[in-house]
Amino acid sequence: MYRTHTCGELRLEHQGAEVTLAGWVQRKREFGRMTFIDLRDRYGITQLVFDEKTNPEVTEKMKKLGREFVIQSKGIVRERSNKNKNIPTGDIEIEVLNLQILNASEVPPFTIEDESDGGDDIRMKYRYLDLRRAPVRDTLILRAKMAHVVRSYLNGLNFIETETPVLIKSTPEGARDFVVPSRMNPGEFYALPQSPQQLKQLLMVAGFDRYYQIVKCFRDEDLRADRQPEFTQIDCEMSFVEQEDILNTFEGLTRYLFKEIKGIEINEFPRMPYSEAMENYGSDKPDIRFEMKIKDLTGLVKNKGFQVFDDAEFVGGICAEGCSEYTRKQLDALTEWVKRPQIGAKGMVYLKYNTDGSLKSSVDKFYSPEELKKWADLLGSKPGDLILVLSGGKEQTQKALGELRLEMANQLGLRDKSVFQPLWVVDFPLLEWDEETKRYYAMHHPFTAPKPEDIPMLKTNPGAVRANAYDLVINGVEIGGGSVRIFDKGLQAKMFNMLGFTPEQAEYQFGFLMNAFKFGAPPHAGIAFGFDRLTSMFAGLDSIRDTIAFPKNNSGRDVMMDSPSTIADSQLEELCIKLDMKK
RNA sequence: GGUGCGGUAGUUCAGUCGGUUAGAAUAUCGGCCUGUCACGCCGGGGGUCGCGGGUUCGAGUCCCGUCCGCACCGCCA
Repeated sequence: MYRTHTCGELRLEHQGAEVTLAGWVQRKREFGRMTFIDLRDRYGITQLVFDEKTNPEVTEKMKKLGREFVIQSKGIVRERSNKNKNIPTGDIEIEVLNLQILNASEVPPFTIEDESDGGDDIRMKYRYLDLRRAPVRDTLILRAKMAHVVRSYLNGLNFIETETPVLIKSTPEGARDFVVPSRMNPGEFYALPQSPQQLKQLLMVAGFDRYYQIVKCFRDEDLRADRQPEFTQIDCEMSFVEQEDILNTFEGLTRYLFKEIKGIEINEFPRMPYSEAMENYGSDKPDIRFEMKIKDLTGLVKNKGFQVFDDAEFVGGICAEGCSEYTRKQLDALTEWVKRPQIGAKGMVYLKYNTDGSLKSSVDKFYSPEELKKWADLLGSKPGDLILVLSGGKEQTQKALGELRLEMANQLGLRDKSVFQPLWVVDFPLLEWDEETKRYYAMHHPFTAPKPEDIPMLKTNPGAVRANAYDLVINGVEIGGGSVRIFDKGLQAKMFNMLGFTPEQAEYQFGFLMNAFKFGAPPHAGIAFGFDRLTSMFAGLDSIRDTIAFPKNNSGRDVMMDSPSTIADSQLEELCIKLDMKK
């Protein structure tokens, strides 16, 4: 038997017991004839004590110990004379009788402490050491707990957890596919699923009625802090339901998660049409923990001789509460910030509503105090506030104001990570025009049902057709999204046509789905949650990397395994693949 | 594909205007220490300044190229 207890469970009540512990040497503190060792395992840390009463043989072995040695030690639990209030086992220590070195360790390349000295790069290279650290380990434990809660909730609602294949068919729509060559079918390729979308719809045709799966999905696109090439979705689909049923069911799941995991009761989620989100927040994933809504100033500012505003399609502003004392330097920095190519504003106009009630703006030449007061009133400003105004094309300016809004909220500390404000964004447009290819693309995916009342517009004004599609947004992060699906093969064919597929192309790519729809497809709808993002939000992390045991870096590499890597010529030959490396 | 920041000791970083033998903290090694828990004190070892080229009497520092990391834009149905 390697151990009788873990390193996290011994307390004063165990005093006098003879126990055996096993684990890693976290740290050694030597004091001449007395030595303390912190022994660590997954459950905690327990202090071992060696002194002059300890068997000399044991003392000899103890002297060899270094950080991260794996040891087993037998001893007596005793009360500490100096207690450590910072750890749960801090009242006791182990008076060591026996010591076995189970395995030595090289000196680790970074310190295995809660606050490690290691940077991201080296931590990823030695991820198995990084995972020994409590903060990373606890995030993965949180993840496991969340998956458990999700399963028990959905199982309780009669959902069937079903696995779908990972080797499927490539579709050109949407994200780039990861592709796998087939040895038995030379020249042909599988694709890894971007999501099990069509498969779960087929499960509905099969009459499964309620399906879910916590499932890996793959997208061969550039990475971000919150985007990995392989990631996990909580993927769900239901039959004989409408949008309302999906929203209620999964609002229930989300609130249950908050309650079970974080002990937080969340109120009913507001529902916000996409158009309203864009107008008020300049984003389809608004952070509603704070107001600072975008207001349209276009009507107020025209024809006063300020060329920039006169030429602009849209002029909008936000009001940053209590910021009228911003210095010239701070305002210049903000101007530079909005002019970065990522934001893309040409410039920024400010209006200070000073605490004495006076108004000072960067465009005083063109606007009288009375006119500026109208701006302030429209934005609901009061003395002490600062108004920031951007102008240009409507959509682009709204988005820029949306970014500026978040930046100001960051500066003002309005984005408290312990506050959670979920909402549903609904009524997304069905289609999106792409200038480059001069065609419409499905905003969500090609199986999304248009709102019945908007169907006539498919012919006259496709861009204005709204979809029965919805996103779950929490604190400005898109956590989930889904839609009511098309279940009529005629409408589905019309959709494919709209998206520029010939009947032959539609047949080649989605024939199996169209075919299935001939045999009695029930009305159905579904949703998928980004499980990594949800976990990182619950853990209070900005990146999803530490919610994943072995994540990839910015360029999609696993720096620990050093993958991807080249393969043997014989492997290529077997797959009938010739490399053509042009740089 | 693009923008920005970064790459100096095992690690995290500093390094001024281009000028002596490239520093700090931490880790590590040795010594001292019986109540530490970020132990303390004393001492030691440790550098291809990412790589290649250029400018210069002289380059960690300036210029060009390149590779790598991070954040973001594009992209992500």
